[in-house]
Amino acid sequence: MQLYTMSEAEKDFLKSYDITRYDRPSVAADIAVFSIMARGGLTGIEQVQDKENYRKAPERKLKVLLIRRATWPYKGCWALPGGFCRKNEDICETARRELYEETHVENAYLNLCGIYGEAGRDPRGWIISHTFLALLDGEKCRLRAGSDAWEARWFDVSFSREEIKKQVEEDGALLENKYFLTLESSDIFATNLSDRREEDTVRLSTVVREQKEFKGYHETVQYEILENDGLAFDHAKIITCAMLFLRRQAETDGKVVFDLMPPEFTWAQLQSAFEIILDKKLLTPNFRRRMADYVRETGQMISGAGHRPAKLFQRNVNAFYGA
Amino acid sequence: MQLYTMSEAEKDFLKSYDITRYDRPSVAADIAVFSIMARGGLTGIEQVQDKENYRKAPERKLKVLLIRRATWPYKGCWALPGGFCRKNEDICETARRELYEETHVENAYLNLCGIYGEAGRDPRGWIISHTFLALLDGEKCRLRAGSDAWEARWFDVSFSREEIKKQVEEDGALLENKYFLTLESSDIFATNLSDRREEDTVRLSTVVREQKEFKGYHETVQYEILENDGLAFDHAKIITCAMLFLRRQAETDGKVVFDLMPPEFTWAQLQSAFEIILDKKLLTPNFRRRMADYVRETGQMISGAGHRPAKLFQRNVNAFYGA
DNA sequence: AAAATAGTGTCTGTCAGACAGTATATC
DNA sequence: GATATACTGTCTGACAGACACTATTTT
Repeated sequence: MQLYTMSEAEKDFLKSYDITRYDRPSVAADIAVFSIMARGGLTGIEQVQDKENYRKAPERKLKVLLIRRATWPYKGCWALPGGFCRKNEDICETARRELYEETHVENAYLNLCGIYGEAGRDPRGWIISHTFLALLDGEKCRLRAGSDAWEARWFDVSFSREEIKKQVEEDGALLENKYFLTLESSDIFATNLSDRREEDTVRLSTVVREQKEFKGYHETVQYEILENDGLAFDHAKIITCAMLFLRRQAETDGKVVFDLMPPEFTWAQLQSAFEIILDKKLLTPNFRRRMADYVRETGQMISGAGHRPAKLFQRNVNAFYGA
Repeated sequence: MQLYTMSEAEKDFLKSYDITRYDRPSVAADIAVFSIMARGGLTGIEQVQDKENYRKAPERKLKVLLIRRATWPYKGCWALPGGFCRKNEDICETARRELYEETHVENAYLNLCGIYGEAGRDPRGWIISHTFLALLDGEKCRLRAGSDAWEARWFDVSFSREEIKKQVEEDGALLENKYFLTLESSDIFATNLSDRREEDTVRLSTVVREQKEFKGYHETVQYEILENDGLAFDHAKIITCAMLFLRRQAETDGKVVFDLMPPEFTWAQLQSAFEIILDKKLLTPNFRRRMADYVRETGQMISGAGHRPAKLFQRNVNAFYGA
């Protein structure tokens, strides 16, 4: 290896180099933490013993974690957990640190899924946000509101799309979609507030427009917030994009979905996780065939439900390599 | 739409908020610009009239654009083109601006492919680099060495992998690879130097180790430079990762490869572009079947080669939508 | 037995891999 | 005709989509 050695001239240059002369942004990491939970935070293994409907499996929902900001700007608004990158810290470490502070989860799936640096996105000044997608087993997680938050809560995610333009020409095309994102708080939360409000249902809804332009044979995509009710900064856009990122990941490389599962799970739970993310029904035999290599029988079974008991599976680690 | 309105207290807070109290990094964009060209910068349509080998198609190679740094640090070393993000500029705009300055190309494929913010990666201080992958038709491009560079050149890319560890256990695995990257300058370049050297062949070679760890059912990947001869900063790592990113893109979504092609091309040229990137031979009938929808006949043909003439195709824009 | 979910078998069409074969330009 | 590349047809096996079917628990 040829080492790079500094000349005296270079050392002098560096000594007089003043990085603070230049405009610099603040750099932050925001995290879209998703999990799948049944009402009440159950993952679905424990059946809800509802007399009226003892046979029905509990409904499992996709959740995203939001905190209620205790400081300006957007004090009192809901936002993604996140924080500033510290010196000598990699931006991924920032994300991992913030994730731990908020959830006490150490080894979750965590992946960069976007960068937002538009001028004016934060009233405090020039702040570039690196957005991470985190996936975790909701059961493993103990929520904690950070020092800059009043509370932290899981929100049920409803997500839908509406095509509003499809203009195809000889040499290009323009596609426009509207994404409707509705977040509704459940009763699971951690709070720093002593004066808990009576009404504990929070409902946030946003509309984000996607403009895909095909020109010169590659696409450019832009997102713009059309409506936003209660979400801080440009987080409506960030959550929408994270949701699209998650969906694309689940379509192409189903492996990520396992990060939302508990260590042991049934086929039905795994399939429902896919169905929730992709927002469509899958055919059971085909789904099991496709995923067969990724799971391994544990020998254990579920019991207590009003029907044939299901086998419990775990991940087959060996199948997760090779890509 | 519920607009967010600022209270007086919030306005006061923002007035007294001093962003400069906090540690902030400089933010830069570096661009790995790839193209495919035949020796001498031909794209392959014009046949090299070599008497000895008049029938042979000219060899087409994958190239990456490097500049020779005219300023410290790493003065005289080769580096990716790039520059600092300016205030009120999105990081993507930075990349596009730098790409234009260096190549005069305006509408190229440009996509974020990595972030490097490790402490100590730049002797000037805390500098976070956002790396972009750019793909362009080498013919369209007029190289220009920027103000901070002595020259800009295309380098032939040789890239190979060696597996050095594969340790698979019940609950996880550790995979290690070595990537050998060799860059060799061709004679195409733009220079700001008056004293051109006699010897104009430059050869840079680097070795980067990849450590993939599978634990808790998701992978973490780390890259480390083992050997580096002549490349500035951590650009050996960045180019290696960009190369892997390009390869993965070409495997999954072959569309990106079209960005390396001229407006009109033959099947053979398109196939060779894939083969160069993936570093493996493809079977012609299968390849054409898979790509059939993406191309459209122009009615024109190549002539002058010592064999049956090939049809010229262009992109079928309509096939590039829907994903 | 009824309800509800668990789990399996199989037909079909599509598509990728492999290979054999035909076509047409220049020298 | 030799050479080199262009282009096409078809067999095969893998696999995804669709659907019909059997199995087993609790009340």
